[in-house]
Amino acid sequence: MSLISPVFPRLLVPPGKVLSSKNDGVVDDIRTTAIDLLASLAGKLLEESESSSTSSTNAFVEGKGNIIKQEDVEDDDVKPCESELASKSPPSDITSETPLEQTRVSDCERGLGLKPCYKKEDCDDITEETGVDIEKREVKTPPGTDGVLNQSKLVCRDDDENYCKYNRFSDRCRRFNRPLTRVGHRRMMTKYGRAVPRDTRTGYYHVLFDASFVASALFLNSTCGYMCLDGCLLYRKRKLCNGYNPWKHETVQRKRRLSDGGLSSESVTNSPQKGESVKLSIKSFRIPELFIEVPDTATVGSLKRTVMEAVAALLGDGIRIGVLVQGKKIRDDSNTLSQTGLSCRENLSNLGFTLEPGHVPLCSESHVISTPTDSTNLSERSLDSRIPFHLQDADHVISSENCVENNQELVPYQSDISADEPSSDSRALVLVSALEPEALAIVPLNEKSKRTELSQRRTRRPFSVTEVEALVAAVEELGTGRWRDVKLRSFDDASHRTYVDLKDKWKTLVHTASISPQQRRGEPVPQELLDRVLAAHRCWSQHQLKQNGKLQAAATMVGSSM
DNA sequence: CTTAGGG
DNA sequence: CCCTAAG
Repeated sequence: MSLISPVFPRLLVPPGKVLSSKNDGVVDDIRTTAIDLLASLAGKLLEESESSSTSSTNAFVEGKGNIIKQEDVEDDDVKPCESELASKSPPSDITSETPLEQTRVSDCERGLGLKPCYKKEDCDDITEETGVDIEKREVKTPPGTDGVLNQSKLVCRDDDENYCKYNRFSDRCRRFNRPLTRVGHRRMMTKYGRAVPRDTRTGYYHVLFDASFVASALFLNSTCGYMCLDGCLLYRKRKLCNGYNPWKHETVQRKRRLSDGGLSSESVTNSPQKGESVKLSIKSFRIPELFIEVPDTATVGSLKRTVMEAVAALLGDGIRIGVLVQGKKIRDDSNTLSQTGLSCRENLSNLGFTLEPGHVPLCSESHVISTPTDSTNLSERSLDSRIPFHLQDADHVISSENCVENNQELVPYQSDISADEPSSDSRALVLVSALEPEALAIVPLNEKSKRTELSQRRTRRPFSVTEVEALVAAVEELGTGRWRDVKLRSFDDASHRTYVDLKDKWKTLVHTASISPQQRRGEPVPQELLDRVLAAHRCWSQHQLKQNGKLQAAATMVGSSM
């Protein structure tokens, strides 16, 4: 048995010793063996990285201080209803156009059946808005989903590439500085906008840590289980807890995806005892992604250390092995394999394994991960880390890939896992259903990550119904020309949705709503929503016309009077 | 940086 | 989603 990875030293264990083939001992053996190896590895890594892992500064704290200091009053987003409150010290930048705004608001909101709100809410803790809120349309979260809609704000902890660069920051600030208003937040964004680009393609050193740990290769049957563990979460949470300072490294420049290295395996034949021996091979462990931040001035050596720390943090928290049969997790360790239905080849093809966080990070910070999902999307489940227990279920499932024929080399799946389809997007703590074997089928060898070289196009992420709902609600209120505001209002926490994305989505929504249902593709959007889309679209475009007309009229007036 | 619009 | 022009 060997452990090989591009990053880690090769660990070899005499094949004969590794696993006994007692039916009821196989799983345990796999577990202990793997864990032992990984544990020793972790120990080594921790040891090696000890000296370099304590260098975090408190720049983050400093950053926070700045933010607080700068939290002076700043007029911010002007919402329709706000302009209706002209008497109440209207935001400066809207003052001059208040009449227009009023008209616009009234028209459109009437058209949309939205009532302006005249009362000032105590928004201290409820919303980070500017304190005046129009009555918000209740946004319902589909039953059974974990999508969180906070007011009309979509709280999206959907893990994504931006999480580390943006959400983490805002998370902390928000949690610890509750009173921070959106103003402060905006400041933060502004302040750090450059240092921490929101665009996924230019943000962080994004190390796709495809280190393929070849954990073991046993038995003849060649049933391959891919083990995936979300290292990212552990890493992040840990760092968060430890006061890791993401802002220490400010000049993050480029995202790098390091693809996995080699992969190999060795076969081990076991002497059967009574019953039939179970033979399977676990091809690799995969850590989907680790997010790492380093300044572009960092040395290669420090990059290495950073990666090391990340891995150490990941492994240092301990790992457990889960066993899946036909996609269902087998929790009862006492049953024999045959009792579990694993005795013949066919059965084994249904076997899979998972790497799971060994223990829950101490960090109690809530909602590090909560993914708004649609109830129909089985491939995603959100987890509420407030209930740490859930972490155990947050394992990355892997597919029980059946490499059917003996020791056949793993099929290089179109495994650009992070490539195109959402189902193949390996995200932190997003559980990929084992029913979708190819979902996380990892790429062994040859499959050089295409994305490494080709364009770094972002992975496609279809909007969920929940998101569409939030978008529609926001546009109803804000109109179709204020995407930045829409973003801030309803997708502030969904860092992977840029305002351009929202604008584009709206564009397609309008189109979708305009075509016949038969021509629509993808996850169906409730007709009710599409109706609202059209209504809002009409309303706001009409308003735009009016406004233009008025402006023109005003312009001619001015012109003629001169 | 934001918007708007074509690709 | 991407890219770009324009403000």
